[in-house]
Amino acid sequence: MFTNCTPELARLLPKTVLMQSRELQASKGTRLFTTGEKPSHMFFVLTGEVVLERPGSKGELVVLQRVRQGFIGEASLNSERYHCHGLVISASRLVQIPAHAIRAALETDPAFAGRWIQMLSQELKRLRLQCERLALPKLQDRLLHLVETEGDVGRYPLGAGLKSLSAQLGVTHEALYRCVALMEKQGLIHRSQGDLCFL
Amino acid sequence: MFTNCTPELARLLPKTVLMQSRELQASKGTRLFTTGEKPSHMFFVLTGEVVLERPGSKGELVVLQRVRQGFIGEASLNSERYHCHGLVISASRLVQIPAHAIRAALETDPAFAGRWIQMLSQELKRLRLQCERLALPKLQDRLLHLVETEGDVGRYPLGAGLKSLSAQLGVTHEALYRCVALMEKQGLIHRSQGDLCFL
DNA sequence: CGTACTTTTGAATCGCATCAAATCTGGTGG
DNA sequence: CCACCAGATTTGATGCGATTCAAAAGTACG
Repeated sequence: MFTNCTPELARLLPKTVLMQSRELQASKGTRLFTTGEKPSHMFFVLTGEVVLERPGSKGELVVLQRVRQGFIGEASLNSERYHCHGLVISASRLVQIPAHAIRAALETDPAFAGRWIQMLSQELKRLRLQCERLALPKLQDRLLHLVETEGDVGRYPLGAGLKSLSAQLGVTHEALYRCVALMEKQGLIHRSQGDLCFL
Repeated sequence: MFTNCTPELARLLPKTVLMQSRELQASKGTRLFTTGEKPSHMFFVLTGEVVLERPGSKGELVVLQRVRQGFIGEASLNSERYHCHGLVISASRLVQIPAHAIRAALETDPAFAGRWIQMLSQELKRLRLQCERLALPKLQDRLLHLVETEGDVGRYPLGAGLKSLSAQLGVTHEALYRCVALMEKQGLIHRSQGDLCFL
């Protein structure tokens, strides 16, 4: 059992599950899980940054999901094997939850199952928006779309830097640096304390 | 109640829900639902093709999801309002299921809730792959990725034509036509009876 | 038969990928 | 505390691939 939990997680998980969970610290570079492994634990990110990545056809890594707060790889709860890696890219506080505890609770606690469905549905909508974003032809439009849909009143936290963001936006980091620099010169945005601020 | 059902749907839904559902035919151009509406029914596509689309910033429509078989807009089951349109783009057979029937069954039937979670999880993984695909810089790689991940032994059904596919791949239809034409000339693929066949 | 839409090809332009290199940064060990 | 190193950031030059605008041909449907 662990003590310091976010309200979100406490509202989502039943007590029986929380009691079997534990908090852990992970430093940058830690592999939470690897392709091919059987999912034994689910991970909830409290602070920091974790990515889900998959080796592309030429060995390069593609970022599938980027989480600063929330579950990572939750779709693999009932999977036989992970189809991607879970990598910590900036020092993070995590909650580690036994997968079997969640599966057991889902079968016996209908209210929890409902909340889990709710969470998956939200993630689905977020991903549909991400697809919409990636379909935009110009990078500047993708950035604006990102802030409209995921930002907080015109602010978007950069987390582990622009480089990890560039993968999520489907462009090279050079292109993103240039795009941000141009938009700053045009007075459309500015950066302050690790946030992108739009005006 | 309706009669002709796919095994998939019969396995997923409890009898009580199936009894409240009905089959319907929808012709091309039919709006199943519209942005802002409260979701009263869920739709399962038996045959044909339905897309989920959202009006972009300049009024153009972006395709969020394309379904030839399966649920459309299932993430909105518990939403207050749709955040996108459901449009039939080629004559389809659908099953219309009252949303309240599904919600009620999810609360009382844990096994059904488990199957619903399984379905959402699968959709999540599919969408993550779609994001990965859209992040590929070249259209040809996106096409190959599409067949690797969604195709059936090197065959991918085009359904309502290349145009609706181009939106899903995040390119203009001209680009897709040219890419396909080039790959046919190179002997990489060929088209037969509405399928893309890779060699 | 006409109308609307898809498919197809062409030409010009533009944005991003790519390769290269320099600078900055945080963190490590001496 | 400082030298050093790995990785992130930034800028430059060049080429390719997709967008854009345009127009023609094919196709489905009333």
